[in-house]
Amino acid sequence: MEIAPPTESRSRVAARDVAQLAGVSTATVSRALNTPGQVDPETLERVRDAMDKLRYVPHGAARSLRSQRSKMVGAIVPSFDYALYARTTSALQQRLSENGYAVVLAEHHYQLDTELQVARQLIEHGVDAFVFVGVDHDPRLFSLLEDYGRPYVLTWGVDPAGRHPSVGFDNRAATYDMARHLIVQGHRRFGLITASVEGNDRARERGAGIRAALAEAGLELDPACVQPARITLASAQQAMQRMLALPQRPTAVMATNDVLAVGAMLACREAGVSIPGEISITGVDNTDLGATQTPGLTSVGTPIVQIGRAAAEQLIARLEGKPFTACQTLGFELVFRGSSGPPGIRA
Amino acid sequence: MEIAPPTESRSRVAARDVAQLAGVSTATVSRALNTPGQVDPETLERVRDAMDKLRYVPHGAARSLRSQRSKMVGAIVPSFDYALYARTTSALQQRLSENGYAVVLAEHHYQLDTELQVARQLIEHGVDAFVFVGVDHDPRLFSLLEDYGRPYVLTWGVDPAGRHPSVGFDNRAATYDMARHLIVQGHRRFGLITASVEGNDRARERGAGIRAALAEAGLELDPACVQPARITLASAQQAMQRMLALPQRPTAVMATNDVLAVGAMLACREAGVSIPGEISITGVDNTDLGATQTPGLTSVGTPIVQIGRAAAEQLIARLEGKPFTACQTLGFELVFRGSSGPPGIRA
DNA sequence: CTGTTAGCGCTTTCAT
DNA sequence: ATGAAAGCGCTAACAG
Repeated sequence: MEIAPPTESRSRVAARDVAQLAGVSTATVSRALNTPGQVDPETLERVRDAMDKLRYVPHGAARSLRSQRSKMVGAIVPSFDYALYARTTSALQQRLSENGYAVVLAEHHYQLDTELQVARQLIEHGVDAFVFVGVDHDPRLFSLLEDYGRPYVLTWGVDPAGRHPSVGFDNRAATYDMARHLIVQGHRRFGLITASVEGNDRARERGAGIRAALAEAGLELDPACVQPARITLASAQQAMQRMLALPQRPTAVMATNDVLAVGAMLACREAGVSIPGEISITGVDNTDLGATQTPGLTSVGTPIVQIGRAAAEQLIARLEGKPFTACQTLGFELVFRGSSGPPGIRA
Repeated sequence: MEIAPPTESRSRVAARDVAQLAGVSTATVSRALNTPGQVDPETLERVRDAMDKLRYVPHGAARSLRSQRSKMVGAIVPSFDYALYARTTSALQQRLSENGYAVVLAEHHYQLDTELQVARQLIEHGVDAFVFVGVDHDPRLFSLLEDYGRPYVLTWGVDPAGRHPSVGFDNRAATYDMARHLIVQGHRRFGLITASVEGNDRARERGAGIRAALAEAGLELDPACVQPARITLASAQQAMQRMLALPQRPTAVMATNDVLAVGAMLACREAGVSIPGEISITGVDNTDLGATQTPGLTSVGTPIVQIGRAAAEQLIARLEGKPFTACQTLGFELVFRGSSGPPGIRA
């Protein structure tokens, strides 16, 4: 008769089994895992051997229940279809994973009420903390987080009042700077292709930046030259088609992100409108999608990866009770390519 | 003196509190949540009122511990930088979320041993089931899943032996068909830009499809015309530069995915090589990145979203003990655009 | 239809 | 440095 191998037992191997094999109590097994410094080196080795032999994997739910922390962080993003948030989440995930945290992912598809509901689901699933995109949220979201004592970081923007921890950049300044540049180049008539601003502070701020720069130069954005679009190439393409049908076309069209800008480029290409000869086009985010167009898309490079990393670091620090900077403002940079230039060089 | 509002209690509201307020036992609270049909309608309403009033959110860890299911599914993908997996995961997440499941996300960056380690982490975090990308995995991964009784689905490929549940399409056939098409168009000298095939069955199968079609036509792939690249534009661009430096350039360059193909286009653009005049280029996945290039990239449209949906549906069915189809083979389609054409039309 | 009771696997005092 | 024992919040058996 052999000693029963772990494979024959029908139930999961638990700390009890490890303890038995190592000839210690479950308390010691727990300590070996969580505070190995408090365990005699020899004992520790015995326990570790037993763990390996039994291929012990601790039971997270039991640990969470007892210790009140799950080592899971919820990331709620608008959508993964736009590559941006996927890349930020990737950076976030990497940093968190290195520290033993898992990322629970959810999307809200630009519906703030869905976001609230989804956050509730994730609390139920036990996440310790949250990462959200943007500063616009349902007030009930913040009460929920408060009630359940869940730390969170807002990303991709900076909370103007500084009431919420945030990691992002100044979306308004980004487009302001770009618009300034175009104005200096001589553009006077502007168009804007924008994502719906409802619950989307990034789009709102980016639009505001453009308007601010124009106002400063004594210019205005003709309402007919402001075309809303969903964040898809097709929708932006249609928006641009409407703009091209205008009696007086703008000479510069700014989009609130690269997908919209590329959609606009498609419409121009199709209509035989030369870029930048007849119309300059700019985006935001400096994605590969824009950079590889012909001509390359002028855009604002945003700190896509840094946001994810910084958010992860802040949450880790907070969850471990270490000091942290609640509001971080990162930089951006204008990236000029062939899609923009001085107006009126009708090629 | 008022009755203490929920806000003043320092600890989380639990089923006990709801039970007390509704004048029932915690068992009834649990039933109201999980099997409302077994509860008297009047009682049910009282319980639900109490839940709303106290804004009760059940404690997932406690539930998992007791019921042995966490309603979490782990999704382990190679990387989120390539938009593909983000979109599949998005579809997966949506379907799972509708059914009360949360998605725990992880990346392995094309390292099979990292994948194993990460899977262990997720088991520890308590996920009920897994979604993996591809059919190549560390054998120990499968033992681990077996040991812990975790169902899983492989995606983006079909397990040739049918030993593992999978949802995908025939990667080899996809490039085989495309290569056939190019051969029929008159191409004889081919180039291949491929991702590392180590642990990447998609790349391997896609390469095999091309070789098979060539062999069938009595052609061969010159080793000098096979250029490996990491899945980034820059790396593919370099690979194409090497190919362009060859004494005898291929007339058709196939890439194992769209990112690599677009990188190749960049190199051609830079070198003043006309597409498709001097060289035809094709990709796989039919992404926006490829579709929006000038000329548009000829590619193979893969069932990106359907894979995610089908994987979610299979896992839900399995976890709920319903019947399911273990191996699903989805379709693909060739999408022809301006980047490919008959050889030798030196523009 | 509802309450009582036991216990999921772990961590954490409190002893020693 | 280690063990004994309690209990995190919930669900599942069993009674009634």
